[in-house]
Amino acid sequence: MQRKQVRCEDCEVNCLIKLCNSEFIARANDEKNQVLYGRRQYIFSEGMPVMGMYFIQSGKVKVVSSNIHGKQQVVRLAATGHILGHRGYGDEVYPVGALTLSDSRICFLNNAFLLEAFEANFAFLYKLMRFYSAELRKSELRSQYFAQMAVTEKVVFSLVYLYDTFSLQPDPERLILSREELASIAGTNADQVSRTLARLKKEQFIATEGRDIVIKDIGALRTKLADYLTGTEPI
Amino acid sequence: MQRKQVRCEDCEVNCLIKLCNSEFIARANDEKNQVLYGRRQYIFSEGMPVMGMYFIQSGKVKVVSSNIHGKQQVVRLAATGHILGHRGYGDEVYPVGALTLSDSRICFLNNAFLLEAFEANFAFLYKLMRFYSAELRKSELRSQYFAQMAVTEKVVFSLVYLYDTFSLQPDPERLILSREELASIAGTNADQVSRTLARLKKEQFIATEGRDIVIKDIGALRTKLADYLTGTEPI
DNA sequence: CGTGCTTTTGAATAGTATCAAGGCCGGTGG
DNA sequence: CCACCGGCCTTGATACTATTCAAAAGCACG
Repeated sequence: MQRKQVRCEDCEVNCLIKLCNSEFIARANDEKNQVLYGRRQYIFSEGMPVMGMYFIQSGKVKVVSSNIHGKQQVVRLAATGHILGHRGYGDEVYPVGALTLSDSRICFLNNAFLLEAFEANFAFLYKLMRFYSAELRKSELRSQYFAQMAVTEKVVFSLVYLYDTFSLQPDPERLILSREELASIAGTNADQVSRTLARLKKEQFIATEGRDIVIKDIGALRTKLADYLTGTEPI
Repeated sequence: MQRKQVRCEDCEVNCLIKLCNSEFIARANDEKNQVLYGRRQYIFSEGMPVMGMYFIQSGKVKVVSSNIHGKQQVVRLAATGHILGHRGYGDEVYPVGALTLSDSRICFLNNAFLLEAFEANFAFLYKLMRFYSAELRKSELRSQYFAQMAVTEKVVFSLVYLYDTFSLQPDPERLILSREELASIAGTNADQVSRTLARLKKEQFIATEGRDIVIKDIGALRTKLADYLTGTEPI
């Protein structure tokens, strides 16, 4: 445990907690556990008991689950202002793990506090319910689309998803995931990702610097997806 | 509008509304609009303004969206006790449509009433939030799996999904969807569904009677999916 | 400047979509 | 009750796409 470095009162992030009344914001500040993580560190792991929720103050995070064949799948990406571990809220243990992709500052609030906050702050709970409702609808539509996309479209979709999720981070157009990780987002294998990237590079939509991918023309990538996109408002 | 036939006080369905206090259950009974639909009738359509939520008192319903190529996609199936149109709650208009697969009794509650009920009944709103949270997690995991499944697995998955969703309905093992509709759930085309069904029939897992599909060995189908299954608790 | 890893690329293979033709089913009208 | 018609279902052939495997090249780290 370490000294708190950003007080809720001073925090500039569009955080869900700010929907609570001032009493609860003050309590959140006292009761939260704020931790600074380095790159590639676990925030929580699959199978760990669920103790509360995580709020990303800054940084990039990936949520993963190991699939049938033991391979690690990227379920979701998250960044500043998003919440984390909430999908397990109400479960015994986390069905997924979360680890940082860059230095990140993460605030934790335990279940007991959250339950009190929900009960006392209608706006907070109502917003969370509506957030889930919207995310669920998007997730369902997206998975329908995904099942019908060809590999190229799925890879392009993943690139746009990455770009959008990290658009408020420094260097949003530079992607730092491995081909394997990209493949697990796109639902294919590293070979196909590599082939697709080569084609996109030839078309000048992206460039590579070392192993990093640099997005050169996000508009053109979006055009390739056309009507598939329904937009995402991640929290 | 028609005469109310099932009063909330007498209703046996495990309905979310029952998490409200007795005052609100009584009000729900007064304010709800209960309609009996025949087979293949629209409850609401894509683009219609969202006025509230629907609760299925009895019957089978499919939720659809027209995709890129104008083809109708099945997004979700629902039956007795499930809620409907809630994924659009907070939206301007429905992003999907819903229509009955069998005679169905549907209760409607408008947004104004729901908002009051949320505010006055913590348990109701809290349960709804947790329901969405759980569904979202499942949806995300499922879409990851789906992206990696072969056609056969996807069709089997769809059959099991249908069976589970309608397990409490009369004749749950008799499926009444067309090959086209099955294909849209499985994310493939009618030809492939037909091939897969032929193979499953040869293996004695299913049978066909006319155009209906009859599930003969749900256990064997589940086994084929093995670890893909995460369970569904639809509401 | 190796060593071990990731990435890239080619070739073979397997799987899937598409197209087309024929059969089956269910509804309609004689 | 039967014949007919239109739509749905089935199934084969074909073309295309994706996966797998293997080998070589590239990158990062000591």
